[in-house]
Amino acid sequence: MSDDSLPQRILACVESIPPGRVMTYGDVAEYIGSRAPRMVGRVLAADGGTVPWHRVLRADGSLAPHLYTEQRQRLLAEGVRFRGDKVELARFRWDGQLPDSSSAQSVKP
DNA sequence: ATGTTGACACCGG
DNA sequence: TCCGGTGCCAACA
Repeated sequence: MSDDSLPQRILACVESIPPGRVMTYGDVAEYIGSRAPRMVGRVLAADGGTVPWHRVLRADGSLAPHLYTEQRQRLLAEGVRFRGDKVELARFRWDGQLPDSSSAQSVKP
């Protein structure tokens, strides 16, 4: 199939992120085998409306300036915790594998 | 073909 | 801990 395009893989990866979990641009880029985290944002800006783009954020847990308000709102609705203006990546960062309760704390308020 | 931009990441002070 | 500058890759004019 022709879904091996970079944009398509990015969308597939972001779409595979379960609710309550977040992924950084760099992780998504690395997941698809690309070295351009900026490319991820560009694709989301193009067809992000078809994927849970709000589950993608920066490596330091902060959100983009223009998306901060809306993205924060959506993440809070998903159950993601915030530490000031940044997300607790240590607990909600999804590496592409199912969270193991033997090593990760999963979602525990 | 070249230069500039960008929903970023990493390092140093 | 926070702030600034630099580097990487791909797309766009």
